[in-house]
Amino acid sequence: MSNKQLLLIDDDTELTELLSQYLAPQGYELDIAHDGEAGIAQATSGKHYDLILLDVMLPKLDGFEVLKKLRVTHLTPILMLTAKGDDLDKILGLEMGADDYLAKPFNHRELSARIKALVRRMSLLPATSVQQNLKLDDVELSPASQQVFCNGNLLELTGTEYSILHLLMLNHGNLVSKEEISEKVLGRKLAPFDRSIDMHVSNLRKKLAEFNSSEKIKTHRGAGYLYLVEA
Amino acid sequence: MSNKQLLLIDDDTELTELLSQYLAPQGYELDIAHDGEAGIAQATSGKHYDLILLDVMLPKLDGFEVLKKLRVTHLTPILMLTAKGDDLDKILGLEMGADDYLAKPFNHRELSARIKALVRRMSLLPATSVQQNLKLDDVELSPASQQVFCNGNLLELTGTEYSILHLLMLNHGNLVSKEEISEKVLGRKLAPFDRSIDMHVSNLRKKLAEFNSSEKIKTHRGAGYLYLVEA
DNA sequence: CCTCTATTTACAAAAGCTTTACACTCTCTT
DNA sequence: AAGAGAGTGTAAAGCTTTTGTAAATAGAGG
Repeated sequence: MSNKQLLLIDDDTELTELLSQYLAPQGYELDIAHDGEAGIAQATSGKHYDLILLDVMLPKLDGFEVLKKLRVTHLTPILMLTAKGDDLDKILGLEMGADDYLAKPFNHRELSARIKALVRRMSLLPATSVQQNLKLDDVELSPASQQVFCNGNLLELTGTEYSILHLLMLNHGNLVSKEEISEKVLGRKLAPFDRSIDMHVSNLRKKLAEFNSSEKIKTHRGAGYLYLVEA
Repeated sequence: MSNKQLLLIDDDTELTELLSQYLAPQGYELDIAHDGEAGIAQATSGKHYDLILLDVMLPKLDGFEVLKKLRVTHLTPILMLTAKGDDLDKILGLEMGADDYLAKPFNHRELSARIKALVRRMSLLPATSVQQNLKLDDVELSPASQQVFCNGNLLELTGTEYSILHLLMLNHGNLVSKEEISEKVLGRKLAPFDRSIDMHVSNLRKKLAEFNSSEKIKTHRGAGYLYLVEA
């Protein structure tokens, strides 16, 4: 699995630099915002963050304000950092929706351990499959399970066959060149005399034909393949 | 919402008494164990706990030992308490799987805020991931007691087998890659030529097959495993 | 030392991808 | 209109990678 994405919102450039270097080798990628507004902008930019590290003392918008605004729309775990060791601050932050609270100056290893604990806990969430099924006429393809159904029958496709069908169905009504198929599905440039794609398409047609009368994949000689949809 | 169930493992009767009275009006029901062994017994009794408060200094079995044992089988959030304010202790506890760590003497309101934050965060996870039983066709998995029944027969699964089955069942109908299994269940990146997962799946299938005719775990060559549910 | 698990090793088997071979088709050329 | 040449369909063979699983090994816990 890929690295964990963190967002650090803190105006202390020395600290952000330090943490960035400290956390990188542990498998974290750190984005940095130096004030509250920039922090919110980044957090709501659409990029997914596994965890947000939020300083309390911030220019423009303080940490509590940022926390309050973010919590309206985002459930990303938030670990707050503060210069003050004030208990009331901690309590307030946690009550307002922060997941953890660490007072500066902190032991780097403790921060790292707390980040790890939070990310670990969150990773228990089942991988949300936001991908929805792709259905054209009587063929339905499910990216989540990598299964394809034709008139309700499960097709036993290989990985490559599935990928080619997926690509063609995504581009239904449009011509897809062999070059494109080769690069996107097989991950290599199409070489002269390479017949692999032809073979996969042939097998795919054979399997589709078991449960389907009409020919879905049309050949455009010298150009590529086309997935047909009924008018 | 009904009251939250907490388990407090601490030998200081004065403190347990005090906390019990302090937390009750806030909607928490507190069970108490006064030593490590009793704590484990209670935690694994089958009763569901939303959170476990665990002291480090304990008779019979210290807090770290209890943590280690519980984490083999249970994902219940654990907040550790310690008399020592030692950073290393905190780090160790968090690395070993605790979710939070608070040094004694603590501000009661901070404890309450941290409990609240953890419970709040856990309630965002799908209930099935840590508490509710998960039943798919003739296989039923109980997270609280760590048991799996197949057509009413108890399966003798190892911890790892249980975790893999749990992960697959949580994601039933979705492909789960070996990388994900390795990271979530074994806690390490999948190395090339690592056959551990294959072995666990193989054993799991063998045990499931004892009481079950249909194959539940389908291999998607080069992609991962898929837990099947009947249409 | 014994037991229970997890991991590694080793090898067989299976599955999938590519290549080969040849028939066929389309298009362009003469 | 026939022939040449390139592109395509597909069966079959060959090769590689991945998987299943038994057995050996390593390790933790008692």
